[in-house]
Amino acid sequence: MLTNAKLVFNKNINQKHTEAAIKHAEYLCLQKQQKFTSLRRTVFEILWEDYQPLGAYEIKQRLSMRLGKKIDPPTVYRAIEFFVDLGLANKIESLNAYIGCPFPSSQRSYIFLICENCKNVAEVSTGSVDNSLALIMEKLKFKLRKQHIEVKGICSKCSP
Amino acid sequence: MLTNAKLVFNKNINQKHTEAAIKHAEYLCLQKQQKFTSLRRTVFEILWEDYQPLGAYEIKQRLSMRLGKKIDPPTVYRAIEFFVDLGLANKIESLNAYIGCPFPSSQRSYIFLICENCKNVAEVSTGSVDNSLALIMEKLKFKLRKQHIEVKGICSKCSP
DNA sequence: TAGATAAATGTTATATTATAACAAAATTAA
DNA sequence: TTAATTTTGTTATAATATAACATTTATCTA
Repeated sequence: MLTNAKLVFNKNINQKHTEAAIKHAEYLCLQKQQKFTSLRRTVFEILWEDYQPLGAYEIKQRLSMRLGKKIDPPTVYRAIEFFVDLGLANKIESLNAYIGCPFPSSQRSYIFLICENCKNVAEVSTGSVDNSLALIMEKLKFKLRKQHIEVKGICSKCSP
Repeated sequence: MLTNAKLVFNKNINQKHTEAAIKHAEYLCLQKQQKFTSLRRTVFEILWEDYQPLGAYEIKQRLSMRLGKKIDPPTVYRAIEFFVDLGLANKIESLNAYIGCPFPSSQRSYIFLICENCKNVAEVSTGSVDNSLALIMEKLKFKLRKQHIEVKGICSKCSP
């Protein structure tokens, strides 16, 4: 969990972050009277293990490996939904993929930067875009519940 | 086509807009040496006929009705891809749906406002969010190619 | 214009993503 | 410790999307 960071690359995520994320998830579940079951914990660990967007069926496969048994799609989708609802994971719509949320307690929203070359995804938490959006929503009297901002292009490492 | 408008609701789209959009599509195709074939024209008309996001299979069904014959998925997906590539249509990722682009010649990008109550989608073209985003991209040396901004909530008509 | 080339469309099959519906097990409450 | 609730298991299938190849149509070139 990276409460202060504004930018998150998967390269910078390590075991410590994962452990902190799990701790935070446990805490949040306690607080919201939700159960951080063994199955959910395993899915959560998978979401963080290399901190890249994973498709549901990729998660399914990894879960199956870890537990040594066949896992069916609903099992995976239910766990994902659980975390997305709690704000502990996000769906990247344009990839049909899921990723752990590195700023779970932030009020800010996220921008996903998707590199079309190396396929890496970075996540930015920013106030300025949020403010611009909020202003527009206010003008239009649109009650914002959730926003998805995904940008595609070439990351700094892939462009000379 | 609404070159100056900043906000587009489906209610405000009428036959004239559709005709203008078709004219513009014809022109752009000519310019880019692409063919605005009969099939593509029909798909384009469908995308504009009630100016709401349509799933590929909904388009398939309408196309089938219009042409009085069975249409297979690739036919639809190819036409959609053609228009998306030309910037004449957009995919709304969080809905797996497609919609005609009302600002085809604008350099700006679009924000889709999706009402979770009435399911209507409005489209906003705005500079301020773009500028904020551009600033962030510059800082991160990320070469932006395409952005998807989709917000979900309750529109003004649905909230008292 | 005839034949060659390229582009668009048709067709079949299948991959990928996601959910509905109901059963069994585990947890929590009464 | 039974009843109620929640979670997980299971089966089946829905919804979205693409690969691969065949045919047709349009365009180019000799």
